[in-house]
Amino acid sequence: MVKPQVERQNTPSMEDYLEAIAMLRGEDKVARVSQISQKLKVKMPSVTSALRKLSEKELVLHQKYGYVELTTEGDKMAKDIIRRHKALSRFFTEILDIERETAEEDACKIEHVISPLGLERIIKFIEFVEACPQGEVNLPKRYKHYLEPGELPEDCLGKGLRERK
Amino acid sequence: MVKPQVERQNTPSMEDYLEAIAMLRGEDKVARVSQISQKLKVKMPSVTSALRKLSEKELVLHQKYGYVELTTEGDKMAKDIIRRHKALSRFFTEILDIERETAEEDACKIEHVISPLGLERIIKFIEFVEACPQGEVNLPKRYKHYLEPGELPEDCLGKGLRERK
DNA sequence: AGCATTTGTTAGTTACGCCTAACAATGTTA
DNA sequence: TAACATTGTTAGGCGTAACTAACAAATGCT
Repeated sequence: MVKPQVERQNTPSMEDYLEAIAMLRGEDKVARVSQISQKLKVKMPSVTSALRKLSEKELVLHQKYGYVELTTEGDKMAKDIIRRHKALSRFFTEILDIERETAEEDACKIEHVISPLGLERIIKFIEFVEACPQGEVNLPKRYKHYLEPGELPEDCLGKGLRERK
Repeated sequence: MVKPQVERQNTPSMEDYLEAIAMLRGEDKVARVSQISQKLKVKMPSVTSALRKLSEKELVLHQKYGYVELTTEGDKMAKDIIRRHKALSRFFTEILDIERETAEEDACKIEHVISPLGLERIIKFIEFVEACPQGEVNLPKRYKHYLEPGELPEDCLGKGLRERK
């Protein structure tokens, strides 16, 4: 992998752990090693060692054989990761019309590497598209029409690509 | 990092090397270890060891102290990576209005992790937006207007988000 | 309470991908 | 062509992050 020019404070892996813990704390009540292991499809020893690192960074609280809590700092980070994830996932499903599962997978990977600006612009873009349908039929629907029957909408004033049937 | 459910044939790092070699072969005439090293901001020994791996996989031809060639297979892969890169880079610059450098960085990272479907949909989306301006002012310009003065275009029929000044 | 199952930990291994230091080949030029 | 600079390689090390095997604690059941 190419060396990041600005050292990331947390690796994608660590972010996945934080995210998983936060999500479990939402769904169930407590996060346990076994749960995290299942959610991330990783064996338990991997979780134990990740938790040790996150503890050292004061992002989680975890004592042996106990359950896992996020510190204030860890929770803040987790919330941000989830925010990124949700934005990307919405973009893929709502704008690009990709089915949930693939959208989730892509979001899961991209959330760790996209720049803050890239993310903000995607959020703004969703906002914009939803706020501004531009005609009776909104952009996602029009785009879907382009994907599906493969035709441009009639009220489309564009030149170029007209010949593509 | 989360274990990929389907084992990727090449790692992001290997893809970066293939991409760099193909790009050098375009720009200059021959790809040398030093050039690859510079382009990827990695020391030369890292390049040597990467080339060994790529040679084993029959993706590059490289004999000691010689320059580097792509095999037919390697070239095919490289071309696909570059295709992904270009699509993403266009999306970030032309649709999301992100400056070249950040767009390139994001493209560089995302190209390795996005799903084939995600990529195709982004390509289609660019196509669609360019083919279908929807009004005198095309979508990117309208979006930019939303970003810049922070206002929705006048001809926007949307509800919601109206109150955001 | 006692034993079994589940859950979690430690220890040790592997692979990747970068690094530095040292050495070797190549190329340049006096 | 001999000396020097550049380029490339090997060897060895480090951090991350996964894994298995073996052991230990906690839980659950009778």
